[in-house]
Amino acid sequence: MADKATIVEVAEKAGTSLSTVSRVLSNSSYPVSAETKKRVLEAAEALGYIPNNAARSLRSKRGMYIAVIVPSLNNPFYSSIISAIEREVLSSGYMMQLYSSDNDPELENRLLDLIGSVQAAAILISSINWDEKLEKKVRELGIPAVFFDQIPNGITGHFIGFDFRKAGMMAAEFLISEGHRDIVFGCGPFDRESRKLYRDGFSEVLSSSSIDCSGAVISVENRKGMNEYEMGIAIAEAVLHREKLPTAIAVINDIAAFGVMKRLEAEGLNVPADISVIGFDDIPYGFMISPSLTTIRQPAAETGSMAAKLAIDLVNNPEGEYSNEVFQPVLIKRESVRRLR
Amino acid sequence: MADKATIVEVAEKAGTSLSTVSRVLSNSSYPVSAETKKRVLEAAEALGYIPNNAARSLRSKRGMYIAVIVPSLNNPFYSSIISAIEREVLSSGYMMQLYSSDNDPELENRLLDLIGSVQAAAILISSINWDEKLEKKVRELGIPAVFFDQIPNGITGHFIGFDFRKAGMMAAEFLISEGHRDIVFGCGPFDRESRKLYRDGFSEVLSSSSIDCSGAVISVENRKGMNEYEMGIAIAEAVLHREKLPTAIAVINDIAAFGVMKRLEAEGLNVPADISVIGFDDIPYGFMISPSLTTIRQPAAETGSMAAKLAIDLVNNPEGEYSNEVFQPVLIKRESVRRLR
DNA sequence: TTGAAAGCGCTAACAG
DNA sequence: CTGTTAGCGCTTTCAA
Repeated sequence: MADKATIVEVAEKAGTSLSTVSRVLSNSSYPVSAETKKRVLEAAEALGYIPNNAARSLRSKRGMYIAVIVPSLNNPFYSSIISAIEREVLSSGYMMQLYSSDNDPELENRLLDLIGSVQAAAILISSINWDEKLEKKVRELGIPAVFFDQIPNGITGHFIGFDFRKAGMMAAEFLISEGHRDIVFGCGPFDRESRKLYRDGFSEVLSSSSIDCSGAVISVENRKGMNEYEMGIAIAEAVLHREKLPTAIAVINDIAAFGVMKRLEAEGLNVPADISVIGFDDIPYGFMISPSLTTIRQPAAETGSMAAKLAIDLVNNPEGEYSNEVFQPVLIKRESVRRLR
Repeated sequence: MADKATIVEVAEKAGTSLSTVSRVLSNSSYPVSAETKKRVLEAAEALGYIPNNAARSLRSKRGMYIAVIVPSLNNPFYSSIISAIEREVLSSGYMMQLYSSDNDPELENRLLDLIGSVQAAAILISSINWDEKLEKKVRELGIPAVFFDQIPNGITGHFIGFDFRKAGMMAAEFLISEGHRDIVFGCGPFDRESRKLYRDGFSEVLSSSSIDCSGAVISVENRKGMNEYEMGIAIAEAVLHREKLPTAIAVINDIAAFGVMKRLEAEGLNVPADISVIGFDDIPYGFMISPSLTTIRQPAAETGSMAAKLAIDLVNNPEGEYSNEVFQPVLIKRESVRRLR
């Protein structure tokens, strides 16, 4: 086919000037007579005109991309977030660029450079490695940033967060209300604020219920390349090594909870008859497995769309106070926790 | 901070010309003396220079984006593919733009326009709606396209596919070899080539084993907004309505298989003691559930990286024959299928 | 309401 | 090996 049509050809065909065409085609608020507008639109249609986004961005110094960085693309929790972000981004006329960081600070740094080079309109990021260095980097990029999911301690910036502490409290309270006294919280390394907060909430409730906290927190180390499921296996094994089994385990996320259940079962233990398990996140697979997983819901879709909305607001209105929203946990009762006695 | 540095400033600081700077910074193969190169690199570093991708693309008429369209972002099968694509794309210096189509032809059409406007270097697409109209559209975009996963019938183009027919045969053969004679294939509407192929392979094996095929294929209709899991529920219900239960069900995908198992179980049936289930795809959750899911593996990660590699090759070498690769199914034996007698 | 003209930052001839 | 120059396609003053 012939070379792609540009506004020059559209202008010729419509019998008007470049500027007018640009004003029509870029939906500028600039006044153009209805009749001219119609001619331009028709000409564009007839030529199969497609705007050149690079030229637009270059000239207007305003990219149409929203960049998103998540730790993993394979975690359904992030899939839900990404899906919600995509919907929001697209409906606002932007496009989504997606990156996964594996929580690797060096990769995050490189990705930020990459994102800077495309003059993204905004950046959405979930990172556990946030520090002054990365913060400075983002600031230098001059691109509005919104943090979500993981909220680094002492962060100054826009963020869409979650009350992790409350989630930990809720898990502990529920287990206690179901008659459990010998409870364990199983987790990976406390290398991120969210886990510390959950643990603190969990421990606090145990303490204030006069339950012995010693040994109530199990933190398995993150062996190279270990995924969430394997982390769950490791947690279960740590639990199995104790002289006396707890009656319930709260696990840091649903996938790890799957690992815990699988490993327990391999040991001949029945969930929830012999031991109860409560997860965290509420991924869709939680109700597909048997027994279905009792868990604490963290609203992924809501987080994603809220973060995207905020980011898009920021594009048009970069000044102003830092805004933030903190979602509250919701207890999802299913089958993996049993009422004692 | 000051405005972002451009190559003009870098050139000044390095005491050389624009072109030289460009040649160094764009990794051109053009010869530049080692010493000059070093000066340029240092100047760029010192100024925190970040290339402007829009200007690059505009001038070189060559975008650095690889656009990807998948039906859904929430299906772990596609998550695996996307993850593999991202890795490949990034390591080749490109960036990934991700879109989900929900298999909606109109949306696909709009997305293609969007992708055309960014002069993407290549486009990767999984679509069940491929026809002359969309084919023409992609061709007009002038962007190399690679199809993956779903292979529309009679497609002419590059594609990374899968032997769905063989998968259906493999499922049937395995079930038969385990002593099953009363077998059902549960599926959604036959609105895509892949499902028809699986069914044909499945039926063929049944026929040639002199097994009664009548009623061996159950196709539930796709009620508005129904997801894979719900489709599985519907399949199970259709099976339960029969006067006599089959001894095994082959399901069109793993998530639907989860739905089938859940619904069967709700009826007091035990998998695999009372009835066997074999899935298709091999998503990671298959081995996390109980009983773990016997399934036919479709290599998601391999498909993704192969498709991405092909696309990137195409960018540098757009001419030449249409290339295609067809992956073979692999049987993954786990616990959900029982040997009869 | 319309048009002419000036570049956005960069790469790719072309000339030295 | 290095530098000069001409735009890529578009938006945006500025002037009419």
